[in-house]
Amino acid sequence: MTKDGAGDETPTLEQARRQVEHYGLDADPQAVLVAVRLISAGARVGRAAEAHFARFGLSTGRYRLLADLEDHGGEKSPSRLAADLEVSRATVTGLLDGLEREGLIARRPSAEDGRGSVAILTARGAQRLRDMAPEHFGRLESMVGGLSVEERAVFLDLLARVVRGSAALAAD
Amino acid sequence: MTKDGAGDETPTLEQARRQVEHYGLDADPQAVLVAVRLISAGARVGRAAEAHFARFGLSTGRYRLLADLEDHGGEKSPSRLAADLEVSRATVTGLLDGLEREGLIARRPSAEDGRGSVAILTARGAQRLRDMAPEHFGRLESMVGGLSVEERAVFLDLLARVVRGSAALAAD
DNA sequence: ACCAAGTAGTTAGCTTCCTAATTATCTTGC
DNA sequence: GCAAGATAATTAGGAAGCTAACTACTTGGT
Repeated sequence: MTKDGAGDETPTLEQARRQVEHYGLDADPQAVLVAVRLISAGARVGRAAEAHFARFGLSTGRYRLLADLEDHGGEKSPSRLAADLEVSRATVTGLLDGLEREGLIARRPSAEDGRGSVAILTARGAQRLRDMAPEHFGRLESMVGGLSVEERAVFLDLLARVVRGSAALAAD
Repeated sequence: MTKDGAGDETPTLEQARRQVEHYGLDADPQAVLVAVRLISAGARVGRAAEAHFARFGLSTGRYRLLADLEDHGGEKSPSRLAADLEVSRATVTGLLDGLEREGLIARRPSAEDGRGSVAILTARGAQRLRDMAPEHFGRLESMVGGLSVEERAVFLDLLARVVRGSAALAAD
């Protein structure tokens, strides 16, 4: 069951082995393969998500912002959004620009801080989330539908650990 | 051992549960969480990889192209590169432009096909790969170093199945 | 042999994200 | 109480990916 069987998986164990050998390194080809596949999978899933959100006139970033806003009561400062979504403040500015243009959020100056502002989910923004919910969650569910409940738990755990490890890629 | 313990995982099970409830849907919050975390993890890993390759003056796409070229004997047509790397031909044109500007690849018209051309790994390109190999593979290894050999095999299997499932996101 | 349709590569224009620099405001330390 | 430094948001500019449209060549049907 754990047999490979795929056939079209982009980087193969063979390629990984060949590369490691080629440079005379003692790295574990399996570990390298996992890392490379993960990077590749990240890009593919990201693109699939982008296409998914595009069906609703949103991007991954815009949807995440909208959903985060609603989950937080409909109001949040751009800085907090940036921190919570783990993107830069400049990116949040861009996402808000697009969402504001479509009337899904509104900006209001902050009452407490003269420098700051607050992003507010509009009725139209909330409606958009409501409209897409059934299909959105349905598709998300079918995305992982091939995994059993236990497998999902395992995957969640492994994924978290690998994401933590990915910090090592960029770190120093 | 499978305990959460993370604390900073971006979307939580609570959030997923709240959202599903909020819309009165019967989706499984755990499945939704897995999907959402995967999308989020994909973006994070992608950015980490981008930062990693930037240390060597490359991007993820450029590195993948260079590595694929070397693995294939140093010569390949842009179309095949696009197919093998799973990006569009236009993207390959852009990657080749950048790599050619830095002298890491060269372009030559195809002998067999008057429309086609061939990308060739230059000595300098091969050298670049050689220079970065020890650190590159070392970092890749440490990225998944938190996983045992068995866990890596499981992860590889689950990852492949979930990537296949991600097609369902965009499909239809 | 020739015209139609397909394919290779590029170009143009879009989006997302980034970093760095700018402007305005807040907060501290003296 | 005011100058110096931090912080909020924006702007400007860059890279990677996409699709669609264009050019040049090849191939296949009649």
